[in-house]
Amino acid sequence: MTTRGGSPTIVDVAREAGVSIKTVSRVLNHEPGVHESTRDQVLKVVEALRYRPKQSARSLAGGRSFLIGLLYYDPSALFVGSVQQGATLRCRELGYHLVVESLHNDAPDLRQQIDRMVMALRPDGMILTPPLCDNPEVLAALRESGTPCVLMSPERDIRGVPSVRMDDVHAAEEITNLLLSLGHRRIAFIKGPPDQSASAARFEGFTHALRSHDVELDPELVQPGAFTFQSGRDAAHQLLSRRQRPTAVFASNDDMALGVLAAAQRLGLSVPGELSVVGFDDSPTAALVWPPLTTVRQPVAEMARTAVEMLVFGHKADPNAPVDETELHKVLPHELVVRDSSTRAR
Amino acid sequence: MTTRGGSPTIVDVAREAGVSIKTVSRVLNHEPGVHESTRDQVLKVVEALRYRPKQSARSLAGGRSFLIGLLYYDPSALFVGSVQQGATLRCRELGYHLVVESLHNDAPDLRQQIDRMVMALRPDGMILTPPLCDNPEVLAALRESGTPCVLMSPERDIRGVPSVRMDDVHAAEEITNLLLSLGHRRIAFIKGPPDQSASAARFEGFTHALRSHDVELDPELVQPGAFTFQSGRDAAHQLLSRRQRPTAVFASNDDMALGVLAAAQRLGLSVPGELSVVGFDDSPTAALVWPPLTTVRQPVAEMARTAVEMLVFGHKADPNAPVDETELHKVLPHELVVRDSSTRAR
DNA sequence: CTGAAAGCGCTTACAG
DNA sequence: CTGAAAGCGCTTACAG
Repeated sequence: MTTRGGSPTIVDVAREAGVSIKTVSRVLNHEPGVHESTRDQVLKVVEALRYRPKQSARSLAGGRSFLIGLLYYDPSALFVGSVQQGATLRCRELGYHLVVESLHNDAPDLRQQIDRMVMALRPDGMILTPPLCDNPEVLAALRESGTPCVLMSPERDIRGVPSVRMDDVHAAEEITNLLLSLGHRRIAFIKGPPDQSASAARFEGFTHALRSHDVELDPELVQPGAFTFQSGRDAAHQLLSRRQRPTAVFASNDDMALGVLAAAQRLGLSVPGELSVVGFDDSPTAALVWPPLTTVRQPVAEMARTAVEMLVFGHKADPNAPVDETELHKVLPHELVVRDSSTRAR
Repeated sequence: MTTRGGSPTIVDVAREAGVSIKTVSRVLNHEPGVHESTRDQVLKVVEALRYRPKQSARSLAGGRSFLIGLLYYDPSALFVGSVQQGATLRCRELGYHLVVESLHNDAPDLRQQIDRMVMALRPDGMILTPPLCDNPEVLAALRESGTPCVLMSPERDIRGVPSVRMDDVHAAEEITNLLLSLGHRRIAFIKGPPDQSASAARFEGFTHALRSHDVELDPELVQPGAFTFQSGRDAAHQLLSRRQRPTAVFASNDDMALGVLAAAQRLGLSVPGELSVVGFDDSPTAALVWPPLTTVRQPVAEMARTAVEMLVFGHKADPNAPVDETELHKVLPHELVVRDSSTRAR
């Protein structure tokens, strides 16, 4: 026996391997300057004893917690689920762990809640999802505590603060181009809520595509929306009861596109026969409804993986090195998902 | 200044308050036997210095990590989202933090993944969601590591292992009773997949309700399903094309009920006019579709809160005290959510 | 390439 | 009711 009860410690490994604990520590942390035979011997003992360094001891001595925090607001959002999925997997690969905290964006004690978590856990980094990543109070609390952050799809980038996002403008342009290439000219657009920057970005992509194809935008075909099923259905009712109906609708997210589908069905309009419908997000239901929805897939899990990497590898070099702002704000490629809800205009 | 840079430690507080660090520790851990004036003085200094004990130090010295682990499999499941929401809030209230880990139920290195997390973090407890809570390998790994667990809605309870659930049989019985009280007699049932115990439980509640109302069960009205939209639609197509249609359908989860709604719409059957439809789960879309779905709400967040409490307060008394099995397996009250998809039979 | 010492910031016995 | 000492299990300088 190498230890009286309990799990093995670094001392057990050192004794068994006939080296000092410092050498064991070196091997475990992949530090250079250890003879290969020594390293092998240590690793063999580590394996035999099933030794794993204790996070609390490493953290206390080394100042790194191997913890990444994920702050989020809306628990029902699929976005958060995907973020978490990507982040938790990448963390595991890198020997980190993910601590999650659900906050209210407008809680009076938001500041305190963040402080408590940061002071107690000392996470090595924090991932912020919308709308928390756009909340000045949250950002200030984290900055003051010196906790590195990565913002996921923030409204706008902040100088010096790392972020990951996709290109909403481009994606919206692409999906509009798809409709245009299918011969659609009367294309309606259902906007998102004005307080989300994605709304404006997607609309910009839409208008840009129209313009570059010399298609004039009919203001009557642009409807406000709120990124909800309900608002999509309502907007569609407006659009589809016009004397001159659109041949296609671009709902700027999937929930609204599903609302459009429901409205069309209720009005007896066949999709895509009489109306093409496209969405944005590639929500799980987008593939399940009838007809399956043409949409844009956000690389959310990949964005989260990238966020973890930025936090883990971020400040490796000297902190006074000039930061490259382009390296700080990553844009990940999206994907056009073409399904049955879009077809050639007749 | 009480400290050269960095954040304040227990030593700073002790010095400032004119007591020993042991006394500060006592106050912070709500230990009895501290004079009120001393306590007040310490708390005042704690407040002034904005002192928060460091988790890694507490963990290393005290053997408690103040971390609760949440192991889950399906990231898209709304269930997990609600679990997390409830757990993270209750953890905060109790001074704990939630570490999440997404696992594959059939990963070859599942065992290792769990061991690594447990050995590194030493969480004070672990919450397991389906299907992981029914995986013998997972349970064995955790038992051997001595990590207390709470199972959320496991297939079946295990002696000595705490669990939280709702009463599926009862809930299914209640919602069937609702249909019966509305005058329905030809009630169809769409089952869940046989490998999930909830499937059998809900069917049992259904048949029990029929029997106690002396309504004979027509085997033709029972269809298999897979808890998916698709399977619900398919089953409904079968059921609704019979020469003698049912007047109501009980789909044993909401996703399938949505499929029934879609099938009815396609067949030109009005719901609830010509067909009542009820589901189970109260998924977010259940309230958004037309007509809004009558269903059963699982108290998922509450179940998670209870799970956290069981872990935090669980082993307070001496561990050799006789465990009360009834106390170990909690059943939380569900809620019948009556909306517009169910109405009187005509 | 390797190690002995000090220390991270708390809690756990143990005294008084 | 309060405190001095030891120790949890690692890593960080610092030597050699």
